[in-house]
Amino acid sequence: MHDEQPHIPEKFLKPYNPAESEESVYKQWEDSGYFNPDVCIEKGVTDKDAEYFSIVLPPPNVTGTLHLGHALESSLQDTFVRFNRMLGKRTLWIPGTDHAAIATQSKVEKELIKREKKNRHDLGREEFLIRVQEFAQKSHDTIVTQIKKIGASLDWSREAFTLDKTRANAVRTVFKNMYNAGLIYRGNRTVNWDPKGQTVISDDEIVYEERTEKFYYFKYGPFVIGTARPETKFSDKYVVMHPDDERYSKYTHGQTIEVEWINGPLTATIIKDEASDPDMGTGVMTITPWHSAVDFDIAKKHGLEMEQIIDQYGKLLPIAEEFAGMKVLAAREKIVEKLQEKGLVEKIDETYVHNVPTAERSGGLVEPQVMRQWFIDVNKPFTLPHSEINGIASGSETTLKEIMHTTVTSGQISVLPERFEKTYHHWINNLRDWNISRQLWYGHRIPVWYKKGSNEKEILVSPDTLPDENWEQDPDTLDTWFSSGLWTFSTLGWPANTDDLKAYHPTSLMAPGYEILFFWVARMILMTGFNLGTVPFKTVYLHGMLRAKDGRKFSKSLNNGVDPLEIVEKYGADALRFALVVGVTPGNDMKFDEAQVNAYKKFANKLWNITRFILTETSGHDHAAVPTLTVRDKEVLEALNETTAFMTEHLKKHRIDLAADKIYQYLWHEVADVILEESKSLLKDGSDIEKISRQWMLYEILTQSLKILHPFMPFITEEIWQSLPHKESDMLMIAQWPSTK
RNA sequence: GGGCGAUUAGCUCAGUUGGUUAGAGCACUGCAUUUACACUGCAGGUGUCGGGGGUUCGAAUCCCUCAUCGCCCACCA
Repeated sequence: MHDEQPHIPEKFLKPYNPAESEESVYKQWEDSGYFNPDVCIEKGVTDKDAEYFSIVLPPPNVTGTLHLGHALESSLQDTFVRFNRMLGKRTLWIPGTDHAAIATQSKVEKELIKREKKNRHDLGREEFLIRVQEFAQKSHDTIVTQIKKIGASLDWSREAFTLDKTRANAVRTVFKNMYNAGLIYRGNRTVNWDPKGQTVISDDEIVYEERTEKFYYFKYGPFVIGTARPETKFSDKYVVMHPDDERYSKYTHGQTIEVEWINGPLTATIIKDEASDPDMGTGVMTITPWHSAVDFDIAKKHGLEMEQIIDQYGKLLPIAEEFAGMKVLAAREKIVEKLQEKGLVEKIDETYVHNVPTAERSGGLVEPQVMRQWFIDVNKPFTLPHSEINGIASGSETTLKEIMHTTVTSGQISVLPERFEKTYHHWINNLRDWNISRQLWYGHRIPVWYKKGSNEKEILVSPDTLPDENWEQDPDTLDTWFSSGLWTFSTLGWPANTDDLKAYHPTSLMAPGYEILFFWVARMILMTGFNLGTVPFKTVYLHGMLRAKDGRKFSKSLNNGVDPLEIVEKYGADALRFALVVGVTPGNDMKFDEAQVNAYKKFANKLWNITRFILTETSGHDHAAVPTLTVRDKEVLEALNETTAFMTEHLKKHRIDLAADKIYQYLWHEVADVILEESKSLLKDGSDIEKISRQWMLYEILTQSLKILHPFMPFITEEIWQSLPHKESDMLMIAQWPSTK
């Protein structure tokens, strides 16, 4: 008899349980090989001449585990990737991790001190590196597991690591090319020395900390000078004033005067220079070229002497006489005491608020030092032999700064949101030569060898390994951003001219957080411009930061971190993805609220039950035969297509949040609340024509909705898809995005 | 010191080029129902759209100004 319950898969009779299906669904995807575009072409899923869509995953640091911010980033990218794959594009998303030299090394060092009370020197370079690699491997494995849990459709067969062999080759090749072009040089310049981490760091690795300190005014001969750092002042023997400052017109440039100073009398020389601001304090300053970049420039300009006052451990050198060997801050008070005794203190401002430079990773107080380090010259003109950059012709002369500016101003790279272009250009304008050497052990060793006994005069720059025993490699390593700057093309096999490189570069989209615009995005543009004469990506989507519900940052010290896996377990990956993506707009921070995730878990269940209803009501119907649709069903079809069109449009415009909200509204409040409700009576009491029309329509709604929801909620949609009696493909992930004419 | 962003319902946020009675989710209140779905349905309500001024037939939207919060940049000796 026909009164029996129609047969639908049993799982639909109970609520949707993500834990039961997510793992097996991901495994099916992986086993299918469809994450790899080559497989898609091979199996006829993708046309080999199809337009490409490529993303390289911003490589997470191998410093531990991923947090919710990474989940946001993965969800965001995966949604775009799945959308484009369904559009029929040759779609490649490359996974990888970053060795993150300084971050990883300092993490391991801290652990080492804590657990074994040893520092890296106790272990020695070789042993220490083994420890770091072990740690990195463990982090890597955790990270990969986490990324898979989110459902990211990455092509794992192409996985890369910034410190693996292929990437090392790319790094050395770039170094050599830039060295030969004269852009990489070794020189004595003011650098940021971190006495705690015992390495130099770049300007971008400095975090300014606001502190209230004392500001001192000292009598210096006939002048009064101000300083917050008396401990640097021992050998200040140049007095600088503006040439047009009438107060000091009686002094002439080069004139010497005798002054009584910290450790006795001193011959000071008058320097007239525009660098001195007449409106600042007394308009007179003394300079400490060794420990200040500005002072260094003045000294260089006038050919003045420079002396080091503070050593690499932050202690005063013998030049400080009785204060020698003292730590900087301890010496400060004592020096002021002495000056007070000598009657040289004019006044002390007790509440001077200023920004103190500290090292991002170690927290050490950064001391400017003149040191011999490796740099990339960002202003030096060079010839770009081959250029695909709009506005820079092949064979023409350009600079790295120009490349960074032009690629963005020409629109070849579009930045989302656009407002970040302004800060980007501003940063470039103020950019100084990039200090790329680090006194760290973990990282790419600088590919430079010095001939033993040659006093470092004979240099060999080579992408290969050690030539012979007569040569010694530079002990330093490269800034971690040097290798990540190559990421879009090193992951594709460069410097070899691989098929991948030809097929997928420039990449289509890059989706990092805005906080690494300078660190990374700008460096990728620089590196790609120089090495390939093109751009690394066409669009940069800068997502905002994910914050805790109270608006504060997620951080270790606040102990308010949320483990993405816990959330996945509790609500399912789809719910988490949806919650993250529905609130994300380019450049704006968002707050994470677990209640939202729960709401989307309910949404997943709603879909589950919509499916149950539709499968029950359409049991046995043949979807291939399109019936004559009723007027009402034509309307319903129209609304479905409108929804699809809206989503297509907004996904193309990167308004993922609006697209997500749309499908939510549609499925819940239109399909479930209206269409399903009216179907109940219609399917019971309607005419055969009405019934057949509606059955066809319901099934159509289900299949099309699954498709357009799939990029957002890949697991449940795939799970349902595979239970459908009629479907165009075995897997939803390779089904065709519905077209709406 | 320079720059940027935010300010819309109790909370989290949409609101596309200025155009009807300003929208969602969560939370809340009332009612209903054993139903495709209790991970449910229906109903309900609150907004001087941060303040002030201006442009306009019309402003949450454009301009000016102020305020609060947040972020980024910077070599005040």
